[in-house]
Amino acid sequence: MSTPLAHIVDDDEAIRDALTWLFRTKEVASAEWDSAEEFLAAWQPDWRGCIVLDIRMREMSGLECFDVLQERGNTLPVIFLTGHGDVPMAVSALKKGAFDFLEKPFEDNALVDVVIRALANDAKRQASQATQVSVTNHLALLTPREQEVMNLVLAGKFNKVIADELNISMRTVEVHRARVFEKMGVRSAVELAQLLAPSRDKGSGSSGEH
Amino acid sequence: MSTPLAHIVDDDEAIRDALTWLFRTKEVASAEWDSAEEFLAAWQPDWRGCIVLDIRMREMSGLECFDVLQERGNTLPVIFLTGHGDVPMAVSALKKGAFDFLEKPFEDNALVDVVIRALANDAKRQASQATQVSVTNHLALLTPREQEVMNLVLAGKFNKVIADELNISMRTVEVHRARVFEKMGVRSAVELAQLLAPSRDKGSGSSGEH
DNA sequence: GGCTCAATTGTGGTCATCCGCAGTGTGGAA
DNA sequence: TTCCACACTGCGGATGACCACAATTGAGCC
Repeated sequence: MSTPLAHIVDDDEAIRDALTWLFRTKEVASAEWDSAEEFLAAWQPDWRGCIVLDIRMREMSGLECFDVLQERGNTLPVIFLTGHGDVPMAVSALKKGAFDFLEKPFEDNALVDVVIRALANDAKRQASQATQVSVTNHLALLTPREQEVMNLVLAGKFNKVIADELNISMRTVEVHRARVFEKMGVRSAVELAQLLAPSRDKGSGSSGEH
Repeated sequence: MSTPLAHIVDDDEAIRDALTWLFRTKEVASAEWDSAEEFLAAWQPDWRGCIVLDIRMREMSGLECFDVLQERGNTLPVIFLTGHGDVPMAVSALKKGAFDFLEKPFEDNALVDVVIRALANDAKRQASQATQVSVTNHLALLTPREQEVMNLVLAGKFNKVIADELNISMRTVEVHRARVFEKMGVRSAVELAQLLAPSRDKGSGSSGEH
């Protein structure tokens, strides 16, 4: 598990140093990358924190870097910095999920505020996703038959009906049911339903709404 | 129930007419408003569709109008049009929840595409919220005591325990419990938990994440 | 061939839920 | 005052859920 870092991606060393210094004075841990390529090569999906991304860089631009990150399933908030951004660029970036878009020159405090909000945002997202992952792991412990029974239990059916649908005895259903509760760490069907309710999507898996 | 309309809010009659004509050729129903004030005076929370909002107008600006709408709980997607927008303005609008931000001059087709996406977006949001509203309405039918019992049932507690906590008899709990199921249109605690799971927020009620 | 694990089933009993029947008390609306 | 919604209660029975004890079968593994 990595500590949350504000990743500064900029090919201008003077700016990187200034930002690093700025963040350090505000007690925000940061890391420096002098190109999008270098950053992308190092990037890991389990990194925490946020990304401060300059748009104009010598090789790959910040926008291209952002696209690659999104394809790879990045969840870190991305804050764009730009010297001469135009409106369509900013709109496009935000609609694609960027966290913020700042034009130079910006106030130091403004950037720090945004970064701190981004870090908080990521921490919250991370926390809410942790329980989700835990649930998925527990779910993986269930045998196929147990999952089958669990789904029917969650459909609100009686053991008798479940037994009938699966062509097994009621007693067997009871055993599976008990094992499901045990493995999932709950004590009743109600708790199970609440545990699984937020993670039960049957629709499309697309993330953006634009 | 109102039909979905693209509300054009602009004090320039020539532009309104052009947009109305444009939308009509694309079979998008629209309405015209020649000032933010007039639109706000007419606005109703149950309107469906989207809002095409010019930023620079004689009296109240589009941005101010947007703020008022957000305060009133507007859910319609808002598409900003502007002649000379700057990046901070666009970023601020989008972060506050605007659907899109277009600079003039824009392609007719680009605007129509955005409007159509906005209409689809609203329709989807509307549909998913309809069931939510239904649940809330059913919830409102419950007497205070019934809601109390329901919450304890959802906490996975036995009737016996609930009776104890409320200092009433088990039989009374059973009666309330049965009424809850009846009024909510479910047949078991599991169904109730699933029905209410997505709408159970205990945290802050803020809408934006920025 | 033993070993483990998943899946299966039965018996008998305890506890919880659900429900009909029957009744009391209170406060507000007609 | 009469009527009604709400909350409350007891009894007894039917049904469902849960559990300890006990056991069989088949698949995969050392």
